Amino acid sequence: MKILLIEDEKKVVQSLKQGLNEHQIEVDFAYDGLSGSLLAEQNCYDVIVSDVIMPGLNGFDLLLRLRKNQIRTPVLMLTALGETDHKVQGLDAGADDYMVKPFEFKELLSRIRALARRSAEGSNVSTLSFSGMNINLTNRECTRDGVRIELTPKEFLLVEYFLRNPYRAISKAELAEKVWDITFDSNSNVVEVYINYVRNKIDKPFKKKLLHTVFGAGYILKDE
Amino acid sequence: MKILLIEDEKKVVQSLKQGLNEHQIEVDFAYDGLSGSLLAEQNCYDVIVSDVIMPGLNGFDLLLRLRKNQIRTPVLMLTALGETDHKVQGLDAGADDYMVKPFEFKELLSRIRALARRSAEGSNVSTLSFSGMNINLTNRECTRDGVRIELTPKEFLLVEYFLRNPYRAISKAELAEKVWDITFDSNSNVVEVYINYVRNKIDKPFKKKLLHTVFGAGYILKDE
DNA sequence: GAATTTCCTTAGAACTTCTTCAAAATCAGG
DNA sequence: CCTGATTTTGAAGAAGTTCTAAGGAAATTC
Repeated sequence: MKILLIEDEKKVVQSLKQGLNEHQIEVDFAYDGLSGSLLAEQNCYDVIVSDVIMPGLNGFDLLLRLRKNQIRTPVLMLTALGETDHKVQGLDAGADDYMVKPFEFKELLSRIRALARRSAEGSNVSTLSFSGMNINLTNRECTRDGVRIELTPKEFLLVEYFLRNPYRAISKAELAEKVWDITFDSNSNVVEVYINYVRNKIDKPFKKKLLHTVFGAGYILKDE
Repeated sequence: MKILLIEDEKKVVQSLKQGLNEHQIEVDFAYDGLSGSLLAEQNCYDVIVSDVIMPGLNGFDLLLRLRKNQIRTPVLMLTALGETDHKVQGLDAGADDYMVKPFEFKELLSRIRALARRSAEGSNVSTLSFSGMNINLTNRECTRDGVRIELTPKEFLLVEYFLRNPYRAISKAELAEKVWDITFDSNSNVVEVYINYVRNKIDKPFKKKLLHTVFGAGYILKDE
């Protein structure tokens, strides 16, 4: 497998390249959007990983240019903390996945593999699933047992976070940080309220509940 | 590394066990599917190696049962020559790899290692175990001999502390400090009360007691 | 073997955390 | 800048957890 990494911080590039190499993934790289897009047009990569903020051509422009040139290689966007709006923008522009920095290397690896697998299988839609429930990152649709469920943007992000972390108790602080991008202050109950919204849509109408409370520790997505 | 080997031919079990031991791999084993699945539910193995054809529960049923019980230990299926359909069936049922008998010992070894490596980097479930008792720090579940036990947050912390310090007498002062984060004042009997709660849940329903009193010195987690 | 200390057990009071509702604030599109 | 959708806040009530306090049991000491 061979990927293209576009990122202006040279230290980051070096360490990611080394880490990926150790897992049998070849890495080409570029330090700015323009050279990145040229490489992407001349080579055939399994996945492109690109920063959003870069000198010259930024991540979104890069993406638009690639798609305009009929290059449909899956793109994983890297956005810094505090730029969560970029998630939505990026996916709208046609990114297949995104990650918020700082991230765990392990997670990057598994997302790269997921994207490569999907595009190898022929389907170029990015979806996450769990026990009959699906969300489509490309068109932002959500279904459970085939039934269409409408989610608002925040609800979607929350559901997405759970689907990416099934069978793991997730604290409210973590949700506040990862989904809302705020440092959790215990006076706010946004998280609780949204858990309630999401439950009303994805659990209430169905027999099997998926989103469970772990008292004192947060919430967990699991069947059983 | 510790694996579970399920196979009804005792000679095969013995020779594989010996060979694996020589390569620093601990081996638990069972001669039929049912005992195998019980062992798998009560312990935490890196890999499970299972024959397909067995008395009672066969390899596929075993696999289905494990997955239903949220046990995602990678499974390597052994199928005899002339049963190639089993490959497909096995992989469909959720096996992670298979081998056709007869095979080279060297190959088995390398596949076991590959599975262990893959699952180690993919999932970050951390569990602590002691004598048939397990707690999973990721989903905050606790089991003993496969039986699910519900613990409140404080109980969980207490149990966790004992599992991290088995075979050591731990004073009440230490527990107060490490679990409750308070400087122990001898008028309070919280620790005693919680020891009682925990014993009711993890020891009372079982024959073998694990949490013992060391008079004048605290408590100790040990079997025997 | 009585007194003393340490440990066990229980119930419920005090406290925290979770759920839910409704209203206020914010945002986005016409 | 009006409107409807979305997000956030606040507050009340329910559910679940933690701790205190007190009486009884067990071990130890004298």
